[in-house]
Amino acid sequence: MARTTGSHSDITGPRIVAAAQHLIAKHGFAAVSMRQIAREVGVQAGALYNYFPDKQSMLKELMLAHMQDLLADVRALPLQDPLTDLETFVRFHIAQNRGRADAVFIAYMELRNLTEENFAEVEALRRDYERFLEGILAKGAAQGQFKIDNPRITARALIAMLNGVNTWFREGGALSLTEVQDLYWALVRQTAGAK
Amino acid sequence: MARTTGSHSDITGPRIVAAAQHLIAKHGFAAVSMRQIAREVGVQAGALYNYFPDKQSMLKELMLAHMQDLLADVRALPLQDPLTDLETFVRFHIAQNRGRADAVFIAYMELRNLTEENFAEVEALRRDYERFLEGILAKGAAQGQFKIDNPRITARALIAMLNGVNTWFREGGALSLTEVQDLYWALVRQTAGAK
DNA sequence: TTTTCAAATGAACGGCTGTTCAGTTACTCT
DNA sequence: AGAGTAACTGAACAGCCGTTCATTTGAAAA
Repeated sequence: MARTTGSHSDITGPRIVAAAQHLIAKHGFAAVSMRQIAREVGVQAGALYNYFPDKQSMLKELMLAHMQDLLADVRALPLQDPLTDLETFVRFHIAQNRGRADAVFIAYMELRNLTEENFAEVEALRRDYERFLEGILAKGAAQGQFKIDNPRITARALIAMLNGVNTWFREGGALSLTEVQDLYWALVRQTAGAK
Repeated sequence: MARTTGSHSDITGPRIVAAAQHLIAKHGFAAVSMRQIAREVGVQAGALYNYFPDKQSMLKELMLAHMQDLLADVRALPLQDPLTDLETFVRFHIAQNRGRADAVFIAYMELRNLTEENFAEVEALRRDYERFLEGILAKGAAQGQFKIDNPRITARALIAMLNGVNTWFREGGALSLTEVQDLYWALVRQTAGAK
Protein backbone atom coordinates (compact mmCIF):
# COMPACT_ATOMS: atom_id res chain seq x y z
CA MET A 1 0.00 0.00 0.00
CA ALA A 2 1.52 3.28 -1.08
CA ARG A 3 0.30 6.78 -0.44
CA THR A 4 -2.03 6.16 2.46
CA THR A 5 -5.09 8.38 2.67
CA GLY A 6 -4.25 11.83 3.91
CA SER A 7 -0.49 11.47 3.72
CA HIS A 8 1.25 14.44 2.22
CA SER A 9 4.76 15.77 2.03
CA ASP A 10 4.02 18.65 4.33
CA ILE A 11 2.75 16.27 6.97
CA THR A 12 5.28 13.49 6.67
CA GLY A 13 8.23 15.86 6.48
CA PRO A 14 7.79 17.39 9.91
CA ARG A 15 6.89 14.02 11.37
CA ILE A 16 10.19 12.60 10.15
CA VAL A 17 12.06 15.48 11.72
CA ALA A 18 10.17 15.02 14.99
CA ALA A 19 10.77 11.27 15.06
CA ALA A 20 14.43 11.66 14.18
CA GLN A 21 14.92 14.32 16.85
CA HIS A 22 13.27 12.21 19.48
CA LEU A 23 15.13 9.01 18.66
CA ILE A 24 18.55 10.60 18.12
CA ALA A 25 18.30 12.54 21.38
CA LYS A 26 17.47 9.31 23.17
CA HIS A 27 19.92 6.87 21.62
CA GLY A 28 22.42 8.91 19.65
CA PHE A 29 22.77 9.47 15.94
CA ALA A 30 24.92 6.45 15.21
CA ALA A 31 22.67 4.14 17.19
CA VAL A 32 19.47 5.11 15.38
CA SER A 33 18.71 3.52 12.02
CA MET A 34 16.74 4.95 9.16
CA ARG A 35 14.33 2.05 9.54
CA GLN A 36 13.68 2.93 13.18
CA ILE A 37 12.87 6.52 12.26
CA ALA A 38 10.65 5.35 9.42
CA ARG A 39 8.83 2.90 11.69
CA GLU A 40 8.07 5.69 14.19
CA VAL A 41 6.57 7.75 11.38
CA GLY A 42 4.66 4.75 10.04
CA VAL A 43 6.43 4.68 6.71
CA GLN A 44 9.03 2.60 4.88
CA ALA A 45 12.71 3.50 5.12
CA GLY A 46 12.89 4.38 1.45
CA ALA A 47 10.37 7.16 1.92
CA LEU A 48 12.80 9.13 4.07
CA TYR A 49 14.92 9.70 0.99
CA ASN A 50 12.19 11.89 -0.47
CA TYR A 51 13.08 14.38 2.25
CA PHE A 52 16.80 13.94 2.86
CA PRO A 53 19.48 12.82 0.41
CA ASP A 54 21.12 10.76 3.15
CA LYS A 55 21.39 10.23 6.88
CA GLN A 56 24.21 12.70 7.34
CA SER A 57 22.22 15.48 5.66
CA MET A 58 19.35 14.72 7.98
CA LEU A 59 21.52 15.34 11.02
CA LYS A 60 22.95 18.49 9.50
CA GLU A 61 19.56 19.95 8.66
CA LEU A 62 18.23 19.06 12.08
CA MET A 63 21.06 20.89 13.77
CA LEU A 64 21.11 23.82 11.37
CA ALA A 65 17.39 24.38 11.71
CA HIS A 66 17.66 24.31 15.46
CA MET A 67 20.56 26.73 15.62
CA GLN A 68 18.86 29.10 13.22
CA ASP A 69 15.67 29.09 15.26
CA LEU A 70 17.64 29.65 18.43
CA LEU A 71 19.61 32.52 16.92
CA ALA A 72 16.50 34.17 15.53
CA ASP A 73 14.81 33.97 18.92
CA VAL A 74 17.75 35.23 20.92
CA ARG A 75 18.16 38.17 18.55
CA ALA A 76 14.51 39.03 19.01
CA LEU A 77 14.96 39.48 22.74
CA PRO A 78 14.22 43.01 23.98
CA LEU A 79 17.49 44.54 25.13
CA GLN A 80 18.10 47.33 27.59
CA ASP A 81 21.07 47.59 29.91
CA PRO A 82 23.63 44.78 30.36
CA LEU A 83 22.40 43.59 33.75
CA THR A 84 18.79 43.25 32.62
CA ASP A 85 19.96 41.76 29.33
CA LEU A 86 22.01 39.14 31.11
CA GLU A 87 19.04 38.09 33.19
CA THR A 88 16.88 37.98 30.08
CA PHE A 89 19.43 35.79 28.36
CA VAL A 90 19.76 33.38 31.26
CA ARG A 91 16.03 32.89 31.60
CA PHE A 92 15.65 32.59 27.84
CA HIS A 93 18.41 30.01 27.52
CA ILE A 94 17.07 27.81 30.29
CA ALA A 95 13.53 28.02 28.94
CA GLN A 96 14.74 27.19 25.44
CA ASN A 97 16.66 24.20 26.68
CA ARG A 98 13.42 22.87 28.11
CA GLY A 99 11.14 23.73 25.24
CA ARG A 100 13.43 22.17 22.68
CA ALA A 101 15.18 19.66 24.90
CA ASP A 102 15.79 17.09 22.16
CA ALA A 103 17.15 19.57 19.65
CA VAL A 104 19.40 21.20 22.22
CA PHE A 105 20.74 17.87 23.36
CA ILE A 106 21.51 16.82 19.82
CA ALA A 107 23.08 20.16 18.98
CA TYR A 108 25.95 19.72 21.36
CA MET A 109 26.06 15.94 21.59
CA GLU A 110 26.24 15.03 17.93
CA LEU A 111 28.69 17.63 16.68
CA ARG A 112 31.32 14.96 16.18
CA ASN A 113 29.02 13.00 13.89
CA LEU A 114 28.90 15.82 11.39
CA THR A 115 31.23 15.79 8.43
CA GLU A 116 33.91 18.44 8.53
CA GLU A 117 32.10 20.95 6.36
CA ASN A 118 28.72 20.39 7.98
CA PHE A 119 30.38 20.88 11.35
CA ALA A 120 31.84 24.18 10.22
CA GLU A 121 28.41 25.40 9.18
CA VAL A 122 26.77 24.49 12.47
CA GLU A 123 29.72 25.66 14.51
CA ALA A 124 29.52 29.10 12.93
CA LEU A 125 25.98 29.50 14.25
CA ARG A 126 26.98 28.23 17.67
CA ARG A 127 29.65 30.89 17.80
CA ASP A 128 27.16 33.57 16.84
CA TYR A 129 25.01 32.52 19.76
CA GLU A 130 28.02 32.59 22.02
CA ARG A 131 28.96 36.04 20.75
CA PHE A 132 25.53 37.34 21.59
CA LEU A 133 26.19 36.62 25.25
CA GLU A 134 29.76 37.80 24.90
CA GLY A 135 28.45 41.14 23.67
CA ILE A 136 26.29 41.62 26.74
CA LEU A 137 29.17 40.73 29.02
CA ALA A 138 31.65 42.98 27.25
CA LYS A 139 29.29 45.92 27.32
CA GLY A 140 28.57 45.41 31.00
CA ALA A 141 32.27 45.14 31.75
CA ALA A 142 33.02 48.31 29.80
CA GLN A 143 30.31 50.18 31.68
CA GLY A 144 31.64 48.93 34.99
CA GLN A 145 28.51 46.94 35.82
CA PHE A 146 30.29 43.59 35.59
CA LYS A 147 33.65 42.43 36.80
CA ILE A 148 34.88 40.23 33.96
CA ASP A 149 38.43 39.50 32.84
CA ASN A 150 37.74 37.66 29.61
CA PRO A 151 34.24 38.08 28.15
CA ARG A 152 34.78 35.33 25.59
CA ILE A 153 35.81 32.66 28.05
CA THR A 154 33.18 33.82 30.49
CA ALA A 155 30.50 33.51 27.82
CA ARG A 156 31.58 29.96 27.06
CA ALA A 157 31.75 29.09 30.72
CA LEU A 158 28.29 30.47 31.40
CA ILE A 159 26.71 28.66 28.47
CA ALA A 160 28.31 25.40 29.58
CA MET A 161 26.99 26.02 33.06
CA LEU A 162 23.48 26.69 31.79
CA ASN A 163 23.55 23.69 29.49
CA GLY A 164 24.35 21.57 32.50
CA VAL A 165 20.75 21.98 33.61
CA ASN A 166 19.78 19.51 30.90
CA THR A 167 21.67 16.67 32.54
CA TRP A 168 19.64 16.67 35.70
CA PHE A 169 16.47 18.73 35.32
CA ARG A 170 13.30 16.70 35.01
CA GLU A 171 9.78 18.00 34.56
CA GLY A 172 7.91 17.37 37.79
CA GLY A 173 11.14 17.07 39.79
CA ALA A 174 12.05 18.83 43.01
CA LEU A 175 12.46 22.18 41.31
CA SER A 176 10.16 24.03 38.94
CA LEU A 177 11.48 25.72 35.83
CA THR A 178 11.07 29.12 37.43
CA GLU A 179 12.99 28.05 40.50
CA VAL A 180 15.80 26.77 38.31
CA GLN A 181 15.83 30.05 36.42
CA ASP A 182 16.00 31.96 39.69
CA LEU A 183 18.81 29.82 41.06
CA TYR A 184 20.87 30.05 37.91
CA TRP A 185 20.28 33.73 37.50
CA ALA A 186 21.67 34.24 40.99
CA LEU A 187 24.69 32.12 40.05
CA VAL A 188 25.31 33.89 36.75
CA ARG A 189 24.88 37.30 38.32
CA GLN A 190 27.54 36.46 40.85
CA THR A 191 29.82 34.93 38.22
CA ALA A 192 29.59 38.12 36.19
CA GLY A 193 30.54 40.06 39.28
CA ALA A 194 27.43 42.20 38.91
CA LYS A 195 27.01 45.06 41.34
CA MET B 1 48.54 -17.71 13.45
CA ALA B 2 47.48 -17.64 17.08
CA ARG B 3 49.39 -16.33 20.05
CA THR B 4 51.96 -14.17 18.30
CA THR B 5 55.37 -14.00 19.95
CA GLY B 6 55.31 -11.82 23.03
CA SER B 7 51.57 -11.41 23.25
CA HIS B 8 50.18 -11.88 26.74
CA SER B 9 46.97 -11.17 28.52
CA ASP B 10 48.48 -8.44 30.64
CA ILE B 11 49.69 -6.64 27.56
CA THR B 12 46.69 -7.08 25.29
CA GLY B 13 44.18 -6.23 28.02
CA PRO B 14 45.34 -2.66 28.60
CA ARG B 15 45.87 -2.15 24.90
CA ILE B 16 42.24 -3.04 24.25
CA VAL B 17 41.13 -0.56 26.89
CA ALA B 18 43.32 2.14 25.40
CA ALA B 19 42.14 1.49 21.85
CA ALA B 20 38.51 1.38 22.94
CA GLN B 21 38.83 4.61 24.89
CA HIS B 22 40.46 6.39 22.00
CA LEU B 23 37.98 5.22 19.38
CA ILE B 24 34.85 5.64 21.48
CA ALA B 25 35.86 9.16 22.50
CA LYS B 26 36.37 10.01 18.86
CA HIS B 27 33.35 8.40 17.21
CA GLY B 28 30.99 7.41 19.99
CA PHE B 29 30.22 4.02 21.49
CA ALA B 30 27.52 3.03 19.05
CA ALA B 31 29.60 4.04 16.06
CA VAL B 32 32.63 1.97 17.00
CA SER B 33 32.66 -1.74 16.19
CA MET B 34 34.44 -4.52 18.01
CA ARG B 35 36.34 -5.21 14.81
CA GLN B 36 37.63 -1.63 14.68
CA ILE B 37 38.89 -1.87 18.24
CA ALA B 38 40.47 -5.25 17.53
CA ARG B 39 42.15 -3.92 14.40
CA GLU B 40 43.71 -1.05 16.36
CA VAL B 41 45.12 -3.56 18.83
CA GLY B 42 46.30 -5.83 16.04
CA VAL B 43 44.10 -8.74 16.99
CA GLN B 44 40.96 -10.48 15.76
CA ALA B 45 37.55 -9.42 17.06
CA GLY B 46 37.00 -12.74 18.81
CA ALA B 47 40.00 -12.12 21.05
CA LEU B 48 38.26 -9.19 22.75
CA TYR B 49 35.87 -11.65 24.32
CA ASN B 50 38.69 -13.06 26.41
CA TYR B 51 38.64 -9.74 28.26
CA PHE B 52 35.02 -8.58 28.20
CA PRO B 53 31.86 -10.72 28.08
CA ASP B 54 30.30 -8.25 25.64
CA LYS B 55 30.48 -4.73 24.26
CA GLN B 56 28.19 -3.25 26.90
CA SER B 57 30.39 -4.60 29.71
CA MET B 58 33.38 -3.05 28.04
CA LEU B 59 31.78 0.39 28.18
CA LYS B 60 30.70 -0.12 31.76
CA GLU B 61 34.15 -1.17 32.92
CA LEU B 62 35.78 1.69 31.06
CA MET B 63 33.54 4.21 32.75
CA LEU B 64 33.64 2.58 36.17
CA ALA B 65 37.43 2.40 36.13
CA HIS B 66 37.65 6.04 35.17
CA MET B 67 35.24 7.23 37.82
CA GLN B 68 36.98 5.17 40.49
CA ASP B 69 40.37 6.60 39.55
CA LEU B 70 38.96 10.10 39.55
CA LEU B 71 37.31 9.64 42.93
CA ALA B 72 40.44 8.15 44.46
CA ASP B 73 42.50 11.07 43.20
CA VAL B 74 40.11 13.77 44.30
CA ARG B 75 39.90 12.22 47.75
CA ALA B 76 43.66 12.24 47.99
CA LEU B 77 43.80 16.01 47.55
CA PRO B 78 45.28 17.85 50.53
CA LEU B 79 42.50 19.86 52.14
CA GLN B 80 42.70 22.96 54.29
CA ASP B 81 40.15 25.74 54.37
CA PRO B 82 37.24 25.98 51.90
CA LEU B 83 38.69 28.76 49.77
CA THR B 84 42.00 26.98 49.23
CA ASP B 85 40.17 23.68 48.76
CA LEU B 86 37.96 25.15 46.09
CA GLU B 87 40.97 26.42 44.17
CA THR B 88 42.65 23.03 44.55
CA PHE B 89 39.55 21.33 43.22
CA VAL B 90 39.20 23.64 40.23
CA ARG B 91 42.81 23.21 39.17
CA PHE B 92 42.63 19.48 39.77
CA HIS B 93 39.46 19.06 37.74
CA ILE B 94 40.75 21.00 34.76
CA ALA B 95 44.07 19.16 34.83
CA GLN B 96 42.29 15.80 35.05
CA ASN B 97 40.08 16.63 32.13
CA ARG B 98 43.20 17.17 30.08
CA GLY B 99 45.22 14.23 31.32
CA ARG B 100 42.39 11.79 30.76
CA ALA B 101 40.55 13.63 28.04
CA ASP B 102 39.17 10.51 26.33
CA ALA B 103 37.93 8.88 29.51
CA VAL B 104 36.35 12.11 30.73
CA PHE B 105 34.63 12.68 27.42
CA ILE B 106 33.23 9.17 27.41
CA ALA B 107 32.16 9.39 31.04
CA TYR B 108 29.60 12.07 30.40
CA MET B 109 28.86 11.45 26.75
CA GLU B 110 28.05 7.77 26.80
CA LEU B 111 25.93 7.57 29.92
CA ARG B 112 22.85 6.95 27.84
CA ASN B 113 24.44 3.92 26.21
CA LEU B 114 24.69 2.13 29.52
CA THR B 115 22.00 -0.33 30.52
CA GLU B 116 19.85 0.83 33.39
CA GLU B 117 21.76 -1.00 36.11
CA ASN B 118 25.19 -0.15 34.72
CA PHE B 119 24.10 3.47 34.57
CA ALA B 120 23.08 3.38 38.21
CA GLU B 121 26.50 2.08 39.19
CA VAL B 122 28.40 4.75 37.28
CA GLU B 123 25.99 7.49 38.27
CA ALA B 124 26.54 6.72 41.95
CA LEU B 125 30.23 7.46 41.54
CA ARG B 126 29.52 10.62 39.61
CA ARG B 127 27.34 11.80 42.46
CA ASP B 128 30.11 11.06 44.94
CA TYR B 129 32.41 13.27 42.93
CA GLU B 130 29.78 15.99 42.85
CA ARG B 131 29.28 15.68 46.58
CA PHE B 132 32.96 16.22 47.18
CA LEU B 133 32.68 19.67 45.67
CA GLU B 134 29.35 20.22 47.37
CA GLY B 135 31.04 19.54 50.70
CA ILE B 136 33.63 22.23 50.12
CA LEU B 137 30.96 24.72 49.08
CA ALA B 138 28.68 23.94 52.02
CA LYS B 139 31.52 24.26 54.50
CA GLY B 140 32.61 27.56 53.01
CA ALA B 141 29.07 28.86 53.06
CA ALA B 142 28.60 27.82 56.67
CA GLN B 143 31.80 29.59 57.65
CA GLY B 144 30.73 32.70 55.80
CA GLN B 145 33.57 32.52 53.28
CA PHE B 146 31.23 31.86 50.36
CA LYS B 147 27.91 33.32 49.40
CA ILE B 148 25.96 30.33 48.16
CA ASP B 149 22.22 29.68 48.21
CA ASN B 150 22.14 26.06 47.15
CA PRO B 151 25.45 24.15 47.44
CA ARG B 152 24.12 21.17 45.49
CA ILE B 153 22.98 23.12 42.47
CA THR B 154 26.08 25.28 42.63
CA ALA B 155 28.29 22.18 42.63
CA ARG B 156 26.53 20.84 39.57
CA ALA B 157 26.70 24.20 37.84
CA LEU B 158 30.41 24.57 38.53
CA ILE B 159 31.25 21.08 37.31
CA ALA B 160 29.28 21.70 34.13
CA MET B 161 31.15 24.96 33.69
CA LEU B 162 34.52 23.29 34.17
CA ASN B 163 33.63 20.41 31.87
CA GLY B 164 32.89 22.97 29.19
CA VAL B 165 36.62 23.51 28.83
CA ASN B 166 36.78 20.20 27.00
CA THR B 167 34.68 21.46 24.15
CA TRP B 168 37.10 24.15 23.09
CA PHE B 169 40.49 23.69 24.74
CA ARG B 170 43.21 22.40 22.43
CA GLU B 171 46.81 21.66 23.31
CA GLY B 172 48.95 24.33 21.68
CA GLY B 173 46.01 26.71 21.33
CA ALA B 174 45.85 30.36 22.33
CA LEU B 175 45.76 29.56 26.04
CA SER B 176 48.01 27.30 28.07
CA LEU B 177 46.59 24.90 30.64
CA THR B 178 47.78 27.13 33.46
CA GLU B 179 46.14 30.17 31.92
CA VAL B 180 42.89 28.26 31.61
CA GLN B 181 43.16 27.19 35.24
CA ASP B 182 43.76 30.78 36.28
CA LEU B 183 40.82 32.10 34.26
CA TYR B 184 38.43 29.47 35.54
CA TRP B 185 39.59 29.79 39.10
CA ALA B 186 38.79 33.49 38.91
CA LEU B 187 35.34 32.63 37.52
CA VAL B 188 34.61 29.96 40.10
CA ARG B 189 35.82 32.15 42.92
CA GLN B 190 33.42 34.85 41.85
CA THR B 191 30.58 32.37 41.34
CA ALA B 192 31.07 31.09 44.87
CA GLY B 193 30.89 34.66 46.10
CA ALA B 194 34.24 34.26 47.81
CA LYS B 195 35.45 37.13 49.92
C1' DT C 1 61.43 -32.97 26.27
C1' DT C 2 56.88 -33.48 26.88
C1' DT C 3 52.61 -31.81 28.77
C1' DT C 4 49.45 -28.31 29.63
C1' DC C 5 46.59 -24.52 28.74
C1' DA C 6 45.80 -19.50 28.24
C1' DA C 7 45.53 -16.70 24.23
C1' DA C 8 44.37 -15.93 19.75
C1' DT C 9 42.58 -17.27 15.12
C1' DG C 10 39.33 -17.33 11.46
C1' DA C 11 35.21 -18.82 9.87
C1' DA C 12 30.60 -18.85 10.58
C1' DC C 13 25.83 -17.30 12.57
C1' DG C 14 21.56 -14.50 11.89
C1' DG C 15 20.46 -10.08 11.65
C1' DC C 16 20.82 -5.29 10.80
C1' DT C 17 22.91 -1.24 8.06
C1' DG C 18 22.31 2.90 4.46
C1' DT C 19 20.82 3.37 0.08
C1' DT C 20 18.62 2.52 -4.59
C1' DC C 21 14.86 1.86 -7.64
C1' DA C 22 11.17 -0.11 -10.47
C1' DG C 23 6.56 -0.36 -9.53
C1' DT C 24 2.15 1.12 -7.23
C1' DT C 25 -0.94 4.23 -5.27
C1' DA C 26 -3.90 8.21 -4.46
C1' DC C 27 -4.19 12.76 -4.89
C1' DT C 28 -4.47 17.21 -8.04
C1' DC C 29 -5.11 19.48 -12.23
C1' DT C 30 -7.07 19.89 -16.68
C1' DA D 1 -13.26 11.39 -16.85
C1' DG D 2 -8.51 11.14 -17.78
C1' DA D 3 -3.77 12.43 -17.40
C1' DG D 4 -0.03 13.63 -14.65
C1' DT D 5 2.76 13.29 -10.74
C1' DA D 6 4.28 13.47 -5.87
C1' DA D 7 4.47 10.10 -2.33
C1' DC D 8 5.27 5.72 -0.95
C1' DT D 9 6.17 0.61 -1.13
C1' DG D 10 8.81 -3.44 -0.96
C1' DA D 11 12.42 -5.91 -2.48
C1' DA D 12 17.04 -5.97 -3.33
C1' DC D 13 22.10 -4.58 -2.86
C1' DA D 14 26.67 -5.20 -0.72
C1' DG D 15 28.53 -4.84 3.51
C1' DC D 16 29.02 -4.60 8.40
C1' DC D 17 27.29 -5.87 13.14
C1' DG D 18 28.05 -8.52 17.89
C1' DT D 19 28.93 -12.88 19.23
C1' DT D 20 30.27 -17.96 19.27
C1' DC D 21 33.37 -21.72 18.86
C1' DA D 22 36.27 -25.50 17.15
C1' DT D 23 40.94 -25.18 16.18
C1' DT D 24 45.71 -23.73 16.40
C1' DT D 25 49.51 -21.66 18.54
C1' DG D 26 53.43 -20.90 21.62
C1' DA D 27 55.19 -20.18 26.03
C1' DA D 28 55.53 -21.81 30.68
C1' DA D 29 55.40 -25.88 33.94
C1' DA D 30 56.69 -30.62 34.73
